[in-house]
Amino acid sequence: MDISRLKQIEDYCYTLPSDGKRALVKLYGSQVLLETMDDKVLEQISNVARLPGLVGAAMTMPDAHWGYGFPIGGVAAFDPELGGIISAGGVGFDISCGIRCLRSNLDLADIVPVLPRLADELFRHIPAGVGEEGSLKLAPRELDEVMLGGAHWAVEQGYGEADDLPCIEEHGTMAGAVPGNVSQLAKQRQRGEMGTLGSGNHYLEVQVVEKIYDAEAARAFGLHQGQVLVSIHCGSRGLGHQIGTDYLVSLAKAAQRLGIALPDRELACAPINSPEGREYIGAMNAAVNVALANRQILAHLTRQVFAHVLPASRLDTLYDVSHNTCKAEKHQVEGRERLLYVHRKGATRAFGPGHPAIPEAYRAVGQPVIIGGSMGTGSYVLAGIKESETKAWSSASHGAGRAMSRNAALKKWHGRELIDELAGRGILIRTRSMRGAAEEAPGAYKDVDSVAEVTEKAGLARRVAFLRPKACVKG
DNA sequence: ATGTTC
Repeated sequence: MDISRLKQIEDYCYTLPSDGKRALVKLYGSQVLLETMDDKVLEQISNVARLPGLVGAAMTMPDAHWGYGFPIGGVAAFDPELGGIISAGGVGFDISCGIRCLRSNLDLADIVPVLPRLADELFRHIPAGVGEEGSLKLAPRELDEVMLGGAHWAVEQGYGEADDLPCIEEHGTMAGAVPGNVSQLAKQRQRGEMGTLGSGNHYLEVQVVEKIYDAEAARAFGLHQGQVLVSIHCGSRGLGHQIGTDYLVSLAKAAQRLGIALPDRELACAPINSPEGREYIGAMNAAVNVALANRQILAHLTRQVFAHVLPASRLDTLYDVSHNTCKAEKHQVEGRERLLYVHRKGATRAFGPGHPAIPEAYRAVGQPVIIGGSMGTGSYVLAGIKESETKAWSSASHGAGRAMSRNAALKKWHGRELIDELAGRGILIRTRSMRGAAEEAPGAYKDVDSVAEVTEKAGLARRVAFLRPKACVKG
């Protein structure tokens, strides 16, 4: 990106001032991250700033990259009372894609002797890959229950523990889901896909806490150096994708009917207070619950594998965060509390200390924020901070963020060589897809260390721990 | 992300 058009307003924040046709655009990042960022990010977030009812600035996080309509790493809040809109492209096709992080009672030395077997067993028992189905086959009525109950439904069915629920965003169940707004095709696609990882950048990773940045927050999160963690990155699979596809059409028609000028047809949207907008929100919330249930089932499968390979192990939920959502939240705007619909696409909610939505055990230090790194590099646990509320509606980065397209990565790397090289560095990858491995080459992503550092320096969240991968199941 | 090209 050519940053000469931008004006630096803070150490790690640049703006494209309004031209009268759109609201303010704010890009959080370092000079290096922004210079290497795709031009499309600026174009896309400028388009978002032209949508009706936007409050404050349209923003991008330090890990932003080109997405469908909205950039991935985009944050934008809309006020329904000002004609504010909801956009399927602002949520993302993988609705409620997110990360479940489990902390164990094991240290690195406990897993080293069994690591290859652990990786093999996880690969065998965690369904992963395109179209891969799990052992569950749900009848339509059962799927309706999943869409209403989320992780609660999964716990009731015997997947995982009730203790997991307080440490899941929305305590495991998203309110406002309307299964009737979800098409038969979306439901049909999901029937066999509960408890599956999916493909692309989704993964299940065994990690070790390598560095602690903030001792107090680490203590509150139950983290210590050398500790083994498991992170599960996945979303709402075929159902979420089909809802995105279905509502793109319906929202585009609504925009046309209501005369909303779309700077890009990929920004199809409708007012929050319109029949189409409301209908999408009901369907989206149903997909959020499917994702929460999916990660709950996968956590259960992970525990079963650990219990088999390492019988003395225990895995507790540290936190479960979504990074593809639009949520109705109360925020202070010019001294007045307003209900805003905050789109976070490839961005994590990051409430600061004291927020009532944070689990009690963590409330004093802030919401756990998880930045999932690329295959083989590393991930970060951060904590939400007060400052982020005024800067970015309490949002932070979600991952390393792609630096290169999948096609470009395919030309540059070979899956087999990459996996062998990682194995040489003590990181075991298990996947059915060599093509997928090449697309996910660590070199195709931004430097996750800079993303985490800049996220902290920009005042979006503060670093708590760095996690080094040891074994990874890829879709 | 995705029954990997509407």
